[in-house]
Amino acid sequence: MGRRRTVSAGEPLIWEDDDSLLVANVIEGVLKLTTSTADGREQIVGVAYPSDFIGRPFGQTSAASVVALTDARVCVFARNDFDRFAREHPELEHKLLERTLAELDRTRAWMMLLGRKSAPEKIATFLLDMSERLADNGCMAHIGPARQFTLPFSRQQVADLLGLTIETVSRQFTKLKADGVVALPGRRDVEILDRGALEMLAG
Amino acid sequence: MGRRRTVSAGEPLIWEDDDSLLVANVIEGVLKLTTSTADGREQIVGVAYPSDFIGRPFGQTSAASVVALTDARVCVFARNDFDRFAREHPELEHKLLERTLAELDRTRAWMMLLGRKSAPEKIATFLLDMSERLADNGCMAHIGPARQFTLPFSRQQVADLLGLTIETVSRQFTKLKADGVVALPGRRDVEILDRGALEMLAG
DNA sequence: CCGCCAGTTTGATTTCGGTCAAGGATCGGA
DNA sequence: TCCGATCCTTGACCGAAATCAAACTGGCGG
Repeated sequence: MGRRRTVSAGEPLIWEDDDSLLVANVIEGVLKLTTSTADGREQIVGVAYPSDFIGRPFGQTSAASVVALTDARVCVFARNDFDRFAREHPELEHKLLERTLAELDRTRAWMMLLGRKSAPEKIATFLLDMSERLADNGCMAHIGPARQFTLPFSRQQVADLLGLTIETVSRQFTKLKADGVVALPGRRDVEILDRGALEMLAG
Repeated sequence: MGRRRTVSAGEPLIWEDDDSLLVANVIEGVLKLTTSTADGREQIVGVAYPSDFIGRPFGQTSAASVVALTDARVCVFARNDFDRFAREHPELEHKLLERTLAELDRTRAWMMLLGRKSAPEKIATFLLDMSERLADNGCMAHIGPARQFTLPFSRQQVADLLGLTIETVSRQFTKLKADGVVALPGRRDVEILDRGALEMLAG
């Protein structure tokens, strides 16, 4: 029923305010959900990782664009078919409800960050969040947060996620490196040297 | 199965990080959902109006506190009972799913406001949002957004909703009044004089 | 290997909104 | 009606982050 599809980095899958024609499951890769103002400001309102659900069932339009951050593989369904199928399969709807409730919790925690945290707090919170989300929970029981990882975001995208400018993000990264809290071996690589300090900073 | 209960203005119904022991439906009144930092900063992450659902089914803890903004009547259920009942009634779960998806959409739109909008844009967006939410959709087919209404929020609460300080909120209100965009007949009363101007300002 | 180009860093300056500090209005209760 | 408490407004000033601008870095194609 679902069709597999690859989306390469930077390629859109769903457009904001479009008719919601499809929903999908992420198999591999990372995608961003964004909303934009008329004058081009962008805010990332969600990030979808493998096993995450994307799209807007039971609604006419999708409130956010979905764009791949890395090359990704997804399993796509026509929304109509999915809606019908879901209504006939309470177990599926239950799973979807649980996921949606969890996503709402995460989104609300992010609102706190956007509305009330300072730039250093935002960056620290972001790095700790990434360290957990990108933990290699592959085969075995997961081993806790990752000490080093590769961000699926450019500096501009980090800015769009945190409600900052790219310059402020860059400066905060530089500061953390100078203070020995993190090492930055590559543009997108992060190694956490002092998790305690990060947790302090995150507030 | 559910027990009716009244909550007076300012009284809490659910505490952040508490075990999620109950869920509820709002019958009358308005309540706020908030998260706070250790050092006391507060962000309102949601507002519940009559017919809205509150609480966190299928989860161990609730991510937000719930406090009544006005005197309110709610219908309360023990979370355990509700969870069990819901799983046996797919129609209920479906309704809940639709509501949760809609709430997630609204929350994401608010993230855009928190992360990317200026103080004047935030205030204008807020007033337009209130004008729609508080529209007297009583008996007849609803007549569109309200031209005048009474806010269920104090100035501090507006600040907590928009990620601003009370002083900034006050100054923006004063400016809108001075520019003839709104009239402010009472502390919490708003009359929209120039909706077009507000829509411009909202961006 | 070189040069180009997008992405990033760094610096100088500005500005918006926060902070601190008084006043003023409004409401409820005696 | 007067008092007091709470909420709100206003003003002066400050500072964090935005803006503007310029250099730097590192991949990639030629």
